[in-house]
Amino acid sequence: MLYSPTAHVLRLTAQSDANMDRIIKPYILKRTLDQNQGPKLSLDYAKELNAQQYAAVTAVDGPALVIAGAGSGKTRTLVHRVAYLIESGVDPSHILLLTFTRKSAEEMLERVGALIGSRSQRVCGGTFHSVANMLLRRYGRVLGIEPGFTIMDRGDAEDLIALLRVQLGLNEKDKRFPRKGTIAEIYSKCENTLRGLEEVVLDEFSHFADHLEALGKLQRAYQLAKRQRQLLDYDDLLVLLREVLTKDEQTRLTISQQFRYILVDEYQDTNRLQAELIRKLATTHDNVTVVGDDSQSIYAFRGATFRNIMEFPSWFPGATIYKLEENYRSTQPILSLANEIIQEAPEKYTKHLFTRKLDGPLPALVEAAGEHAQSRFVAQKILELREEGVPLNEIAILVRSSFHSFDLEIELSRCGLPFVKRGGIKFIEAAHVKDLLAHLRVVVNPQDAVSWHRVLMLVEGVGPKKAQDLVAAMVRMTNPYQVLRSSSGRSGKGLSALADVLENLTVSDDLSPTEQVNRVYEYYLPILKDHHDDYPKRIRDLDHLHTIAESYPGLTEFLADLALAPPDGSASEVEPVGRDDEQVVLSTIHSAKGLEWQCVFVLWVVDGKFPSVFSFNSDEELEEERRLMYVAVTRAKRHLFLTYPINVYDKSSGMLLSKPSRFLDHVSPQVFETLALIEEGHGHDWGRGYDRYI
DNA sequence: AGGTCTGAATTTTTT
DNA sequence: ATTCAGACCT
Repeated sequence: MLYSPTAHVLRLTAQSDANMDRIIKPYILKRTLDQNQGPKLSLDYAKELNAQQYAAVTAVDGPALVIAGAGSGKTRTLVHRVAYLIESGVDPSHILLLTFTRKSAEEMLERVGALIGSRSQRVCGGTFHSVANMLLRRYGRVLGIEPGFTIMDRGDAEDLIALLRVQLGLNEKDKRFPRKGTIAEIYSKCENTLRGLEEVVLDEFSHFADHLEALGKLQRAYQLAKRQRQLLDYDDLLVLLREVLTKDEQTRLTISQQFRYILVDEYQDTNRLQAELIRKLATTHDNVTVVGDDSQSIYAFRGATFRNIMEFPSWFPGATIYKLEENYRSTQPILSLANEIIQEAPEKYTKHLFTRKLDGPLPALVEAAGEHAQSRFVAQKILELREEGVPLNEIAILVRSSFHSFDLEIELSRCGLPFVKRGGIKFIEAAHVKDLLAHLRVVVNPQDAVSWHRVLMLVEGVGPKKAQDLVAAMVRMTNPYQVLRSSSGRSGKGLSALADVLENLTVSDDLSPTEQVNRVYEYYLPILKDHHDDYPKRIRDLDHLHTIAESYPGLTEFLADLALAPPDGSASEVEPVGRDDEQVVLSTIHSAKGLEWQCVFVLWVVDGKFPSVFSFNSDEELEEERRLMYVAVTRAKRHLFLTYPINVYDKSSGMLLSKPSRFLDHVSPQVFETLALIEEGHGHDWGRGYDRYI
């Protein structure tokens, strides 16, 4: 049927990397047209999938591009393809599944497991960063990278940059120098978009063009400091893996032979660097299946480009393109709006989503007199929906930026509506969590200057200068603890106490991570109480950390995992998930990617907020905002409310915002209905908030 | 000289 | 809420 009679290679096994010298002869079995004579399939793929999905799942070897519209069963297709490959005789350990988050990799593999059983466990799945981490620990030696290297998260990278900036004396200039966060952003952009510093600065940070020279100097210092200390930031994981694949022919072949089938999810959100990695990983076979939706590319700020998905066919000549256009999520009225919004985009793979769910309420565009009126509308409507039987966890409120929901959060609490917030401050980024982890890190990697600095600054009487001197001395010595003890002055006592704790952890390496967390915790607790008035809440976070540590055999694994896959949930809401775990979801649109709800509210659909004024200058950024709107709208299954407050003064631009998002300008009027909010009676007291609207 | 404290200025989205 | 510079204290 959909088979082409291309030869299909059955793998005669190659278990591990130890086999690289052994000669493995492929024996080619011709693929037959009759499925009955092929490998025994336990699943009836044709029945479980629609025709488009089936074609993509059973695609033969070679590059394939699957354009999967929103809600078209993208994950389902990917999961079935993995299952299909395994059932066709591909060794699971030869399959590499790259996803956007580690969580989605886990979920997918779990679903594969549900289809075909435990064989799925040997599939290698994860994010680009986690796979790079794994490969570098094994093959990094060819570049002088020890397997015990430390991964720096964004915060660590910023701290190191700040440190070097002071050392180079760059902060005493009269002109304003970019802050550490901005500098890290610039450097990251360079790596991820494969552009030089000058190009990036002139292009996107032209107001800092004066500092180009200084930024270059600092960048070189940063690179050097990382290499010397065995520190890798997120970008290094990818950059260095590429270097391994480029410089070491043998390793490239070994790895490419290891992963003979590569599947990539969310391809529209990959950057140039990642595209190159895939190109190199697949050098020996071109068995690459990428899945994505160019209309949902929303990570350009992080260096991603939807050009990757547009240009895939030229990177992998002969690629077959499959399109999934049947939407299983939303009703037709919602899809009609979504289709009209994206229709205006100048560049895209043309596709037209359709659904069999023809009936449903029209999406509503709601004008509110101000931010608070908007909040009251949402809260009131949610109460109504709950009355109608919509469970709270089927309701989501999406915003462009996380602070857009501040006012609403207050209103929801006031109405007694429970909610969870996704995509705020991460657990792992909380200062106290980082403090505790820093202690563990110096134990694993005594070269880790950034963590040392953090640890030392917590000791009473130690400031930037002393910390720096100590770190410099410790890196030279074989026994860092000796340095701490021999330090004189006011901080002497604190430093030797620190040395005692850390040395204990180092010497007795048979301790479990849990026990090690415990010891540091005891030492750190007084410091925590001293620094933060709200320490009881923070203690709960540390307990959480303690629990996480239980599932790890060693510190190295624990720390690496934590840097790459931060547990979600913000620091403070540790709450034992209310009586019934029904909670409204409050989320940024970015962290709502791939999710769906019965009912979705999109807040601040006002021109100037969404699209934000920052994007007005460039067409590219505006188009990104449009796609973001498309993503937001297509999260809804049945109910959709777009709300916009009017007469809002925007400080940053000095504009009065009063018009709905420009993305709705060309949408036909019959596609949505318009609601105007009217106060019950003549109530001026908005604070009360139980007035009626129509 | 170096550490600590205060006050002023700045905020999109995040693996 | 966080970062950074400058004043003030040891």
